[in-house]
Amino acid sequence: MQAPQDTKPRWERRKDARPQELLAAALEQFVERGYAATRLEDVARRAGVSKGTLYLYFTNKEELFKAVVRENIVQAIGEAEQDAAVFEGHSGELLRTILMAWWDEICTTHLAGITKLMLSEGQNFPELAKFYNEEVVKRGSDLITSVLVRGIGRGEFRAVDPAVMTPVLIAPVMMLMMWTNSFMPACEMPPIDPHAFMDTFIGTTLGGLEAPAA
Amino acid sequence: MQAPQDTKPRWERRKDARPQELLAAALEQFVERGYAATRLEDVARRAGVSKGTLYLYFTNKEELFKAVVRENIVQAIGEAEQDAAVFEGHSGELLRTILMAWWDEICTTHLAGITKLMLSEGQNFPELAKFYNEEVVKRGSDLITSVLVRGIGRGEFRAVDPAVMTPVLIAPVMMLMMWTNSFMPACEMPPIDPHAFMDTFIGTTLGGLEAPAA
Amino acid sequence: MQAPQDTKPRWERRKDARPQELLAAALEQFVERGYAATRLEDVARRAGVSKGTLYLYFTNKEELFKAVVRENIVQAIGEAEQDAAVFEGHSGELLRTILMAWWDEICTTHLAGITKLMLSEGQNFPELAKFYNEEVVKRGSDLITSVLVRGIGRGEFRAVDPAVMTPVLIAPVMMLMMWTNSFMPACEMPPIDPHAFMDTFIGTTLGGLEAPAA
Amino acid sequence: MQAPQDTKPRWERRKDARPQELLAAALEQFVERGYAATRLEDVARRAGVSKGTLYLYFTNKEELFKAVVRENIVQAIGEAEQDAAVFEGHSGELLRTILMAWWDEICTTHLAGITKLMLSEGQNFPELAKFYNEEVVKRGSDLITSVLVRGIGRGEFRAVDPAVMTPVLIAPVMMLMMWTNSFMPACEMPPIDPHAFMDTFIGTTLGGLEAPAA
DNA sequence: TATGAATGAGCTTTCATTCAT
DNA sequence: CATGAATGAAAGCTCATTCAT
Repeated sequence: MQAPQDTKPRWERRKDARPQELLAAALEQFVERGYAATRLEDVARRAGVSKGTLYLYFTNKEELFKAVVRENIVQAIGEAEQDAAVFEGHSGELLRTILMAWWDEICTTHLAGITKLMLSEGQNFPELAKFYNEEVVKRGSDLITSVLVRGIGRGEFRAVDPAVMTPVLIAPVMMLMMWTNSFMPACEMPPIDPHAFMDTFIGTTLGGLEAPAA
Repeated sequence: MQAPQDTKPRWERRKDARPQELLAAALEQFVERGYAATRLEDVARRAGVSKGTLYLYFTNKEELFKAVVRENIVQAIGEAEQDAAVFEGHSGELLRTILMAWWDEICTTHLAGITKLMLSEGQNFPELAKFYNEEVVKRGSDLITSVLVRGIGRGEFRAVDPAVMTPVLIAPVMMLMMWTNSFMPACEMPPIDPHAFMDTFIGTTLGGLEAPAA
Repeated sequence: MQAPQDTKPRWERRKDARPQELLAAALEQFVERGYAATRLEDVARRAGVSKGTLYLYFTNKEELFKAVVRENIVQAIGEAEQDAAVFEGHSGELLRTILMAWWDEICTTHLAGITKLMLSEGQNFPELAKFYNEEVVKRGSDLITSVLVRGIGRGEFRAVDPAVMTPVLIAPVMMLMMWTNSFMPACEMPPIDPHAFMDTFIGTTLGGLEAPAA
Repeated sequence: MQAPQDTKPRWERRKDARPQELLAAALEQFVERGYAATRLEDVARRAGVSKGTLYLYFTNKEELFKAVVRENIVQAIGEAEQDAAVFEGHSGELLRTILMAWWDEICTTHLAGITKLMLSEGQNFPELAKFYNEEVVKRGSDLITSVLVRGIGRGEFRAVDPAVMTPVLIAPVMMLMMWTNSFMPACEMPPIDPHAFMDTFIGTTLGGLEAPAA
């Protein structure tokens, strides 16, 4: 019994794969050079296609960038939302899972560079900033908030104000992202052990959150 | 009783002030838009002069940027170096003074934006990165290191390795700078009280540094 | 009976011809206006393309100029070098051939204007002057010198000093080039019959060069 | 017996001398760099004045150039015209005198560079070319022609056509001017001994011109 | 008169975007 | 689908010219 899941001829599979290759090339280039400094010609060369081909798949530079974000970060948030929706255990465990997944899937990959990029250049591209806020920042925050509400509702967390608590949970991870992705050449940043950092951070925070045993 | 100290004609006073006005305008524009995205025409308009006028005072965009850094950050470091050289008290007090001055003079002003800018765009402008590292990062680090060495030599600090300790002292301030200066419009960053942060940070660190009372 | 030798689509043929068209337009413009006064926009318009198109084929103005020189003068010198290398007859005949080819291929065409241009503006563009001296002046002189050496070695020429004789051979042709190409509008230069001039010059010089019949 | 002709106070004399200093500086700069490439700022610096001062004396760059030509070349032609008008000897002697003065006063000085400049850049500045042709080329030619007419009328020259003979007399001197003033850096032009050249040229030409002794 | 700061048109060069093939 | 030649708006920089002092 072979694996029949991909019955398309090879060239059609390639056709389907093309956008992914373009997005991967774009991601790398955006992260390396920033949004404004990224030339579409470089993205194209990196993907091994011509400049014009990019425009077959993406309306313009801005849409290309949005697609990169959607295909990666937004999708990851979507999965986290799914996971959270069906999760049945303790809210603390859910929170730990979400934060760790965030770290593993975003922060340790090129995608962290996108966050840095939005922080750096967001002001110059309001349309992108708006998009990023709505699709990433807001959805991510809402997810965290919803877990807090769930935990409080189930008596697993103390009755903190979720609107205040959410940024407290987000901030350290963002800092860690910046830290591991922002460096000038030769600018010796002190090394941070990300795993230790995340462990400590999550442990401490959850400890502070948990409702006292009745 | 008039104040006759400025006997120059109004026109000449303006001429002397011109470079400062240009630098101020440039600083604001660079911080708002970043290095690459700053158009010299906008700097000029902001200063109320024409594009060509900028070139009377600065050779090119790069030199304009360097001048902004020199006139502000480098100068502040120089003053800190002076202060440190003549300081006679406890090294812990000196360290607190330097870090607090750093905060007050750089982090709370537009100048923090320059640091953010170098972190964001440094890779795209190697010449600027080199300049910044030499004139700011290295000199700043050396200053901190020298205070550590002084403290250890005088028995005021434990015998830590200054090369390791220096980035530990620098990192949190830089993070705070990024934090307070990096925001996308409408991106609700969790609020941080900078004074509380600095107090806590300095207090904790100095506590850990100080040599145990004999 | 069709002519199938060019099977490329019209569009591709155009692409291949493009650089030549640009070089031709550039040559005319450079000769008409000089190097500094030539605006790339005019070159482009003359070639029927836009400004940006030039940059698809040539890195910048300087390289465009070098390409014009290479494609025309340097190439002609190369051919003369080839001819000289395989020539088997009397050195006087070779010299006559080279000088006449110089006249026919350079002096009677727009290319003479390039020489005038280098004489006029060379001092203002040291990089171009260096290039021209190495690729044209030196190679051309060396070619003449080598023929002299050949002739002396074969006993066909008297034992003159080739280093002295070479400029004596070059000078009159350059003068003639200047003469026929340097005119202000309405500045009535006395007419010179170039063929008579070249004939007389070559005849006289060869007469003076030839070794006395043993 | 003192020389009372200059009774002005020193500063007023300076005031009168100012235009001459400016013209001298302009001449040097024009000759060194060409017309288009000459920046008025450099002329001013060379004369030790400010850029604005130039505009007190000359309407614009073009008028400055014209003034340089007028003050030097045109004036020399005027003097030659004067001399010719009162000359009483043999026309051949007059011709020799004029040509030699041309050489001594123009060709051996910076002024020869002006001729080269007009030949090189004249096409780009039609207004200047027109001026130069009317004030220099035409007047100079007319002077030579008038001497020929005089000589023929007095039976001292053969009955040549003056319109044909004039350029024959002018051409070699212009060539010599170009030759001694046009050089690319490091471009080894064959040396020409100008005095020998002029002697030979004048001698030969006069020999050919003189009417046979009856 | 003399100054030199200021101007702005004009040039080279870059790059997102289009479109004929 | 894919190409890559072509476009043209925009940005950095220069310099003849003006003008307040």
